Amino acid sequence: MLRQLEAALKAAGDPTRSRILKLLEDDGLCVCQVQAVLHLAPSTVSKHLAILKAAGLVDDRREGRWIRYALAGGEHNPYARGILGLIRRALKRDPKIRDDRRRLKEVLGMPLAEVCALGPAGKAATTASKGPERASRPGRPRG
Amino acid sequence: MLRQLEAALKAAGDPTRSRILKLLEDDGLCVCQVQAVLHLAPSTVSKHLAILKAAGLVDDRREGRWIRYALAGGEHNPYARGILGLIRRALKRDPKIRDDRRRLKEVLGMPLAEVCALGPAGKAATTASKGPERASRPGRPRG
DNA sequence: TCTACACTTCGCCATATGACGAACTGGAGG
DNA sequence: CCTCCAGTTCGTCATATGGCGAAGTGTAGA
Repeated sequence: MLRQLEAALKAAGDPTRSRILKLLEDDGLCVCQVQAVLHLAPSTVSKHLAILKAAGLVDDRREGRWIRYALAGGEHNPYARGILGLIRRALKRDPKIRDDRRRLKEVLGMPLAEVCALGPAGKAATTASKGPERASRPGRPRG
Repeated sequence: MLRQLEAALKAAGDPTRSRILKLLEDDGLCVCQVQAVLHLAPSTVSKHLAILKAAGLVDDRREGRWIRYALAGGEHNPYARGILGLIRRALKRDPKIRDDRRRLKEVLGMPLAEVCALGPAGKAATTASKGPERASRPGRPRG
């Protein structure tokens, strides 16, 4: 019990991970989308998501060749709902979170394949650069 | 904002500190009382309380020669109330927390001066050993 | 079966954290 | 002024954490 609470609070207590949780509020995202918003190495994002998953704050689900991460319903950790609720209510006006949200909008406007090709620093551009081509899959992985 | 949330979650996310927060639920305590319950060095307890204070989860107040720590009202950190509420609801059945509560009861039954003389390992005894003598101050620091 | 690629795991590094004992601080009381 | 002592601060240590790139895994598709 103490262990579960500790895991959940520690998971949410890292600034990168609370940013991720905020990104996931509206919709599930795959690793490369998170990566494109946060400008971090894929291994780093993957690790953070694994920590969030281990803490029961996030669920993952394979979807084609992507894996979609989404906020958990609280089945695996009794404290998840409380903490996620707290995070949801928090940081609404935080400048960094607002920036993330803006970048997320741009990312959601691009085809997934293109997002994944961006690399950790978002090299291609802030807005979509390759323009016309649409991925064979829908823009984002949805059930 | 992100910083405050991070501070509060990290402060509460350490198992020793969440134990301390649980100890403070009913009443304010001084360092040596916490020390007596947790069996930790005074410097360690002091540091943890300083972290909790910096995170806005705890207030301190000089009271005679002791300093009384108590849960904060949330004036210094907008996320304090939420997190403290979460902690309060949590861990009610946790065995370690129950143990702490039991030890706390014993400690509250002893005169403060005796508690402070116990040392980090609670050398004197589990129950009060010196018996009769009562401290000049009340058993615990109260307003 | 082979390639492509989204993601994970591993090894490494720099920094942060939690524990302790020793030394310091400052209020209470002689 | 001096002593006592609860509490803090400092220095040190072992371990945990967060970041990266390189290598490994497993699925989709040619």
